[in-house]
Amino acid sequence: MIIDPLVILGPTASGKSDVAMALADVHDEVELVVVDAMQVYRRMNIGTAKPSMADRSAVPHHCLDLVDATHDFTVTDFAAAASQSLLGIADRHGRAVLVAGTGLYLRSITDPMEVPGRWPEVRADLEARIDSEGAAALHRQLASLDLAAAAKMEPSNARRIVRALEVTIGGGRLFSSFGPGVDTYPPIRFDQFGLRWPRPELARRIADRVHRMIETGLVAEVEALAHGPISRTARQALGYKEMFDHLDGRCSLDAAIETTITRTRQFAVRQERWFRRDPRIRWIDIDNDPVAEALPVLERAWRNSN
RNA sequence: GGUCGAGUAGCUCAGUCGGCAGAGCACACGCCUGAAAAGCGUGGGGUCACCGGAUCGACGCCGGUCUCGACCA
Repeated sequence: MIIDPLVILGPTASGKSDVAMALADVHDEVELVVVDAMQVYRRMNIGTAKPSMADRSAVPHHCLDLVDATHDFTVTDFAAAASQSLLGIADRHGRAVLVAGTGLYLRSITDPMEVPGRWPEVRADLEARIDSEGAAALHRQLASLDLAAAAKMEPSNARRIVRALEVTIGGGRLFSSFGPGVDTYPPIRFDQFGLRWPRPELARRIADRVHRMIETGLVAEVEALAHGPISRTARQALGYKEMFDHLDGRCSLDAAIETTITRTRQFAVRQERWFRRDPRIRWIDIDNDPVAEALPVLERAWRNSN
């Protein structure tokens, strides 16, 4: 029999990894599936707050270090890797616990989506037109081809408009015909728990963590990456792009640190906003100790589902 | 003590000739199916340091007070 996976989610620095490790301590069959868009890259460890090798040898971790930082990585790649991991865990009669910070990646597992293909030559043409005609013109074209898709995005959101047109023109099938979209939340067999902090407290934890990353060698890690090529998707990781700016002489180290903290805080809010739309998530309010406060709730859910 | 400069949104600062108080960032809220730690949108915020004066009308002009900075002594 397959036991429903448990999901522990929350913004960055909310302590979800600690909670997951604590749960795994109690239950030997737990295997963790990390749902994180940046921890998939090798050679990016400190800045992504990747679990330590000690934790990884104590408890099986999946979906870490999937590609080198020179490679692009997308939702589709993640969905494929994660579903393989889940199948493997089921075969071993383990129990999957998803530790999730990237909302879209999590949805690709909980609500498997049909992601349309890619048409690079169509896209290149559209991107050229964005520069010459502007996003609004392409939005009008999208509205004439696929009104439902156009209605879902701002006329100024060039990136999403290009993507929708790429699919509709290149694939010959309306972008909006690929599933209901991310704002539909049907019943699922995943038990989702969210860690929720008061904003000021989480902000403090984020600042502390960034400073700790610097103390444990983030600058050297980024310097090593900067020696070679790095993919478009990997280079935009928080803490890295700011350090690249510093290493290129565009800002002081202190400025890079402050920018990283601010942007990480904003990212955490964006994560909250994404997750709180999902009515299927049960929220655990944390105000001091994530493990002590969340573990009892998860233990109750664990017993009920067995 | 003297001279000069500054004081306007949480922060950094614009504000022309006296005529409805502005920007960027921050913050809040929302959207987004192959970049998602990415991308896009919305808007809540003001004792214009303080007191007085002239004026139909002052952030602006006049007088005074306070605070900060630079220089002089």
